[in-house]
Amino acid sequence: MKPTYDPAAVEADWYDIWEKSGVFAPEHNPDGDPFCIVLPPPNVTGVLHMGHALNHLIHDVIIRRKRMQGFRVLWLPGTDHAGIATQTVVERELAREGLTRHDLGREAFVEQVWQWKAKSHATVTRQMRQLGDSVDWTRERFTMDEGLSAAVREVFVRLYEKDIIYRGNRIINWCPQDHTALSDIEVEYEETAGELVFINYPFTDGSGHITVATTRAETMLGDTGVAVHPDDERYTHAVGKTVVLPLMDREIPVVADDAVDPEFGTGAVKVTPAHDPNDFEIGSRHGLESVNIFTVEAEVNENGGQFAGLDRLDARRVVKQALAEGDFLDHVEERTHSVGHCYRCNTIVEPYLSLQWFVNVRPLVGPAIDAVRDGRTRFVPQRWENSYFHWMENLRDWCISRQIWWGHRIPAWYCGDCDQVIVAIEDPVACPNCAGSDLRQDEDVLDTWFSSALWPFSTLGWPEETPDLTTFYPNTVLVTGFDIIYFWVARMMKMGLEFMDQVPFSDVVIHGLVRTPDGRKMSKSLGNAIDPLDVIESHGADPLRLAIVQAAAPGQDVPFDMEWVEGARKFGNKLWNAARFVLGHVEPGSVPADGGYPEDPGPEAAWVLSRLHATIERFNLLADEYRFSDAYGLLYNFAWSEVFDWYLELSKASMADAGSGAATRQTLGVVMRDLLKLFHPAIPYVTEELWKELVDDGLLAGAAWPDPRPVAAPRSMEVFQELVGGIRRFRSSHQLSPKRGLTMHIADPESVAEPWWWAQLASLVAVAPELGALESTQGFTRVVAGPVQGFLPLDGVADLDAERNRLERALSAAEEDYALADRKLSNPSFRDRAPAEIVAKEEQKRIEAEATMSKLRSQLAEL
RNA sequence: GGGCGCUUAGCUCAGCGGGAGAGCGCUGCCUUCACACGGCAGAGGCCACUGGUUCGAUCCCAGUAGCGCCCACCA
Repeated sequence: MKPTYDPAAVEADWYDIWEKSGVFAPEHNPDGDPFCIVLPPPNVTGVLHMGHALNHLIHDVIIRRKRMQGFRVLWLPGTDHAGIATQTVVERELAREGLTRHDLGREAFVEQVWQWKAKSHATVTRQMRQLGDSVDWTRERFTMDEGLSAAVREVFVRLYEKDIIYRGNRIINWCPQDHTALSDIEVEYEETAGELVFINYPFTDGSGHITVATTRAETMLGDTGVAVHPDDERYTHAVGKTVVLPLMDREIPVVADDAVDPEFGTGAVKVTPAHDPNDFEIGSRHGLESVNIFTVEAEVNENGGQFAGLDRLDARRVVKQALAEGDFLDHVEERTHSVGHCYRCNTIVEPYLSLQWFVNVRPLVGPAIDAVRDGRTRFVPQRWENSYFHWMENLRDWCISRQIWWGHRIPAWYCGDCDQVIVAIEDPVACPNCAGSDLRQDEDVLDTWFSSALWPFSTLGWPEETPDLTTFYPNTVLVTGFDIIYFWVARMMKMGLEFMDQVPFSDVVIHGLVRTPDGRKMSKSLGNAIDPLDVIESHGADPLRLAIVQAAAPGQDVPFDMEWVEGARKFGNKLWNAARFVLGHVEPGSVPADGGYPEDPGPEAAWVLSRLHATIERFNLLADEYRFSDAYGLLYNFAWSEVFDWYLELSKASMADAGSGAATRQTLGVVMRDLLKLFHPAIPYVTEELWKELVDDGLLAGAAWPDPRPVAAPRSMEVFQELVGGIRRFRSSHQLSPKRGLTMHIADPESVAEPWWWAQLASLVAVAPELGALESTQGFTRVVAGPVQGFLPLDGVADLDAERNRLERALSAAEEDYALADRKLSNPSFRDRAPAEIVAKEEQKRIEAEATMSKLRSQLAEL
C-alpha cells in the first residue's frame, strides 16, 4: 500500500465492480423489508450541479446504510424531459444556424430534441456514476418513455372523465419569450420600481371625469369598464354612467364591485378583463367584454389601434405620452410593485386570456392535507408541514397546457365536423359523435410537472399491477429541496392518493441550497458556481462527499468551501494510514466480515469497544432522523480522537505484551473494519478499497451494518487519560523532549490505578512509574488526576516560573469548579428543590475540586 | 399584509433546562518506527438585547433589534 491516500487511484474501478455485481439492485437482499426511494429526476438539460450533488449524496448515504442493514433496497434512477427548459436549449442551438423550430416542423424538431436528449442523458448518468450514486440502473426510467407516457395518458383521461381536468378560457401567465402558458408557481415575483399613473376618464354625459390609477398604463387600451366599490359614496353618482376610454374613443360603463379596494389609488379601477385576473373576474360578473390587446410576443395587436406593433414597454411610454397630450393624464406617483417573471427565462410574464387545460385541484387537496395532518407522511424538518398546509389550502387551479412541442401531447382531439372533443387513451380514428374522420389532436403538451407528479408509481409500472409496484409503493422516503415542495411534492401527494389510494412516501426529507463560503446562492449565472465534477477530478469523489455530508443538516443550507474538501481528503489520508498501521499488525484479508470481537479483551480494548458500541448506537439514532452531518461529525471525532489518537497508540504497548497481544490485534482489526462499514455510506470508494485489504471477503457495499455487543469500559480509563494529559502539559510547559524518560512516583490512595497503566505510561509518555509514597516531596512537582497524584522530579526544570504557571492554571480551574458547585450548594432552595442526584453530583464535584486545590496549593507552597 | 426561520469562539455550525462544544483558522513545541494531508500542548465566547418563569436559562415564555426565506388578486 502506498503511504499516501490517492483518491483518483482508489476511485478508478469500484463503481463498475459494484454495478456489475448487482449489489445495487433490491434482489441483493431478496428477503429484506422493502425500502424504496425514487430519485427526483434531474432534467436532461445538461450537467449536474452542486445542488444535485447534495441531493444525491443524502440519497446515497440513506440508501447505502439501509442496504447494509439488510433492507430490500431500491433506489430508482431516472431523468425528466423538462419541457420548456430542454426545448429552449435545442431552439437556441437551432438559432445559431439561423433556424427556428418552425423551419423544421413539429416532427423533425421533436426528433432533434430526442437526439439531443440522448447525448445529454449520457452525460448526466455518467456524472451520477462519478458521484457514486448506488442506484439500480436496470430500473432506470425517463418521463417520456413508453411506460410513463402511458401512465400520463391514463391519468389525464381518468381525471377528465371525473371533470377534474377541464378546458377553459381564463387568465393565465404567458411567457412572451417561450410563447407558452405557465402555471402560477412557474412565475417568480420581484419587487420592481415603477409608477402609478392616474388617468382621467371623462363621463360621456359631460359631467366631468373619473380618475383611475394603474401601474400598467398601456393596458388601458383593453379597458372595457371602470369599477368602484358599491359602498364608496364618492362614486355613488358615477355608477351606471359611462365614460369614454381615452385614445380609443370607446364607451365603457362604470360598475360597482366588492373586489375594489376603496383605499387604493382613487378607489376607482380601470377594468382590463383580458390582462388581469381580478379584472377578468369583475368583467365576468358585469358582462364586460374582454379585449386582448397583445400578440403572443407581448406586442400591441390590432385591438390597440394606433399603438399596434409596439412592444408592451414601449407602449407604456407612448400611451402615457399620448394621454398627457390629450390632457387625460392626471398625475404620476412613484411606486414599487412586484412583477412576475418566467422561472425559466426570466422574461416578464403577461397575464393573458386564453384557452387552456386546467386541473381543478380542490377535490384532490383534501386527502393530501389529511395524510400529512395524521402523520401518514411526515416532513423532516417538521416545520415545512406548515408551508405545505398553507399552500394546499390556498391552491388555485393548475394550468397544465403548454404551447411547446417537447412533452406529452395532450390526448384530446377535436372533430372538424361536429366540434366534438374526444379525450382518449388510444388515438381515435373516427368521431364517436358524428363518425367523421376529420380529427385534429390538440397541439399543446402537458406541463412537465404533470408527469413528475406520477413519478412514485409510474416508474414502478403503473397502471400495470407489476411486482415492483406492489413491493415498492408507497415509497419510503423522498429527498428533495424546499424549493420544489410546491412544484413536486404537493402534486405527488395529490396524484398518489388519487390513483394509488395511499401516500406516495412516508418521509419527506427536505434539504437546503448549496451556498458559497460567503453565504451567497451558488449559481451559474452569478459565475460563482463550483462544478462538482471539477472537484471530483481535483480532489476525488469521497472528499467531496464527506465535505458535503458533514455540512448537510436537515433543512439547512450548505455553505460550501474547497477548504472543507481539503479537510475531508486529509481525513481520508488519516483513515488510510490508520489502516496501514493496522495492516502492519494483522494479516491482510484476515479480518472477518462480521463479528470477531474478542471474547476476553484487555482493558484498553474493552475501552475502545465500549466507545465503538456507544458511537454506533448514537450514530444510528442520528442517521434514522436523517441528521447525517451530526452522525458523521460524531463518527469523525470518534475515529480521529479516540481510535486514532488513543487506541492506536495504546495498542502499541498492548501488542508488545505477550498476554494481550492477540486480543489487541483482533480488536484493531474489528474496530478498523467497523469504521470502514460506518464510513462507507459517506465515502464508499476508499472504504471499499481498504476493505479489500483488510477483509477481502465480498464487497463492503453489500456487507452487514455493524452491531457489536455492549462492553463495559474500565473505570480507570478516564483518570488514566487525565494523568497522561497532565504529564504532557508538564512536558509542554518546560519544553522537555518527549523522548526524555522521566521517573514518576505515584500516590494512589483510592487504588484507582490498574497494572496496565505502567506499560502504557512508558509507551505513551516515556514515564517509568514507581508506586508508593515519597519520603520527601522536596525537589518534586505534582500532576494531579482525580485522586491520583504523580510526582515528577524537578531537576532539569530550569524555569520555576513556568512550573508555577502550570500549577496556577490547574489551580484556578479547580477553584472555578469549586466556586460553581459551592454557590449552588449554598443556596437552600437548590438543596430543597433540585433532584437528589443533581445535588449529590454537585457535592461530589465540590469534594473533588477541594481535594485537587489542596494538592496544588501545597505544591505551590513547596516551590 | 400574512407566515416561517436565524442571531453561540476569527469563519462555518452543533448543543436547546443542571459543569460552554466541533471542524477549519490562529499560537508554541515536536520530522517519535501508520500518518507533517501528522502529533502534543494552548489561546479565544456578558451563547444578539430586555424582561419573565424556575432552586437553576445559551436552552422555556413574552417583547425588542438585525438578517434571511416563503406566501398574497400592492389595479
